[in-house]
Formats: sequence, C-alpha cells, structure tokens
Amino acid sequence: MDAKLQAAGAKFIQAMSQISSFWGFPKAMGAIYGAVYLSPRPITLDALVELVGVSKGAVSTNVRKLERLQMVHKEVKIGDRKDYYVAETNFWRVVQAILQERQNRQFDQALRAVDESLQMVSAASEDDDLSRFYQQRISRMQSFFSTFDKIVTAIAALDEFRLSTLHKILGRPDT
Amino acid sequence: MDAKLQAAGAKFIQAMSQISSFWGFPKAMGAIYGAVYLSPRPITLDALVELVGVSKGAVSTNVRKLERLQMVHKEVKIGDRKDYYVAETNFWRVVQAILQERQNRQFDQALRAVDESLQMVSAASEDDDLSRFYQQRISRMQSFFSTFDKIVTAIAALDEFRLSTLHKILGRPDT
DNA sequence: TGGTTTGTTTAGTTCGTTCTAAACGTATAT
DNA sequence: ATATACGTTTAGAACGAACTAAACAAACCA
Repeated sequence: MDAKLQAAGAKFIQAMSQISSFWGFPKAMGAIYGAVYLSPRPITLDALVELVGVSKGAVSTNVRKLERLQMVHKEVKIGDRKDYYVAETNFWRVVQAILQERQNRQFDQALRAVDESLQMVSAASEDDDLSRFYQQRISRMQSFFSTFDKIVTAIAALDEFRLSTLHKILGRPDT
Repeated sequence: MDAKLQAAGAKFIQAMSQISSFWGFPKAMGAIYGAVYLSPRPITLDALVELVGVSKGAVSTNVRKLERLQMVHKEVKIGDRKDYYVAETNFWRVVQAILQERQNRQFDQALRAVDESLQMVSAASEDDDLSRFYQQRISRMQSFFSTFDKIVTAIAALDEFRLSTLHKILGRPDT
C-alpha cells in the first residue's frame, strides 16, 4: 500500500526536478520543492536528504535558494534545533517572486545596455541611412521588450481570481 | 562618425548576447541574431564571423539553430554560392516558435510525469489521509500548470494588434 | 569540559555545453 | 584535373554549474 504511494511521490518529485531544470533552475532545487510540497507536515533537512537523495550540503544551499524565492518557508519549534520547512502553495505568488528575482539581475542590465546602444546611435552622426536604420531597429527591439515586460509583470501581479477571468477573456483553445 | 555607429552596434550585439544567455540559449546565438538584425541587408556567414568574433563553425551551427526557430531566414542569390541571412522582425512570431519548440520537448514530458504520479496515487489504497493529501496536492499542481500553459499559449498566439489591447485590459499597475 | 546534533561553507570533482581549430565535402571556375 | 570558395562536421579544449565529501561552526547537553 504505502509502497505505491511512495513510488507516486518519487515520480512526482522527479517530475518537479525536470520542470525545474527546464526553467533553468538546478534539478535538485525542484526535487526538493516537490518533496516539501508533498510533505503533510513541516519537514526537516535530513528528511529531505533522505527523500531527494542528494548530499546534505546540496539540500542546504538549495533550500536557501527556495527560501529566497519564497517557495518554502522555515518554521522553528521551541526547544528543537532542527529547521522545519513548509511549501508555499500559492503558485502565482511563486511566479511573482521568481520574476522579481530575475528582473533585478541580468535581464534588466541587458535592457539597459540596449538603451545605451540606442543613445550611442543618437550621439553619432544623425542623418545618414545607416544611422536611421539602427535607430529604428534598436528602438523596435526596445519597445518589444518593454511590452513583454509589462505584460509579464501584470500577469504575475494578478491574483488567482482575476487570473481565471483572464483565462476566459483569452478564450479557451479547446472550445 | 562611423566608428561611433560601429560601437553602438557592438553594444547592442553584446546586449543581445546577454539576453540570449539569460533565457537559456547560447550567448553566441543571441549575438549572431543581433548582428543579423542590425544588418541593413542580407548578411553572409563570413561577415557574421567578423562582426561577432567567434569561429566559423560556431556561427554555422548557431545560425542553423536560429533558422530552426525561424529567427533568421536564409536567402540564396543565383550565381552566388554564399548564403545570405535576414532577421525575422516579428518578435511575437519568434516567441511563438520558441514556445512551440520547447513545449514539445521536456516540459510536456514532465507534465505527463505529473499526470502519471497522480494516477499512481489513485491506484494506491484510496482512503487514508496521506493518499487524499497527495491527491489534492498533485492535482492542484496539475491544474496550475494547465492554466499557466493555456495562458502562455494564448498570449503567444495573439498578434501584435490584439496584444496592445491585452496590454490595456491588464491595466497599468501604477495607476 | 567534552561530546552530539544540527546547519553551513569550502575544496575539489564531475558533467554537460559551447566554443575553437582543423579536417572535410561539395560546387564552381580555369 | 587542380585550385578556390564556401558551408559543415568533428575532435577536443575550456568553461561553468551543481554536486559530494569533509571540514567547520554553533548550539545544546551531560
């Protein structure tokens, strides 16, 4: 009986691992989240080592990554030195946190570089064909990213209720 | 004069390189797309080697990746053995192509694994607390991904005009 | 004080990816 | 046929990310 459940859990954890790696996160990180998510009660680091099958060091660092993204939350019990973790179950909040984290790093920096390149074009001799071409292309790229960014941000900011509305607005491909 | 423009181009190409790597593609791939995108006329492989500064082999393979994603298009001129490349400038079409490419691979597979794990739970003894808990959690995860997937797909399918409408519907978070 | 239990940090290893350099294939021209 | 101009493929180097094992630190207990 229990063996079947355990197998199902392992399958799920492995799937989370794949999904994690697909989105550019460490495999172990997804697996750990899966394990926390499937635990009916707050779970310890050592239990995670057991379930996920990676070293304690790896669990430790990955759990901290998950915490930073607010995908898991630490709980402490008085008179107990162990840390207990519970999963964040509001996935849209998770998406939001991940986007924020990413935003403030390389991506924004790259966008600023695009900005800069546009300014550099403007600073160059302004009225030959090539200049105008560069200007047009770069600013098109810029406005695409701007729109993209706004849409993503806006969607991430929606709560679960308004999301279902959005879902309806977009129209179901299956109807 | 021209030196400034060239510097601007280099900056832009480097930014595209960063963005590419951010989204999990090879740096060179983004740089190459940037170079093609900034070229006012169809550009050859050797010119790309010059502009991007990587080996011919790398340009060759990355250009083919870009072609597969329909981010660049090959043009041939009669009586000229060189291949000429032009950039796809409809970015939403690019997004669509990338999503399709990715979809049909690991992600879908992972989702099927989630399905499977749910079925495994159902197949196990059905009426203890833990089973019910697993069932609930896994199906919640499943429906999240289902919604997520539908939203992404729907947005990618929109054309530029309807996108601006969507942009309005979502409302600016700053107002 | 010394020994346990816990989590963190670090040094080093492994692994996959991306690149280079060079060999290769193929078409064209002389 | 030989040489040239092009793109592709391959073998291997270089790199970075993520993990392991083990040392470490800190808190608690005896």
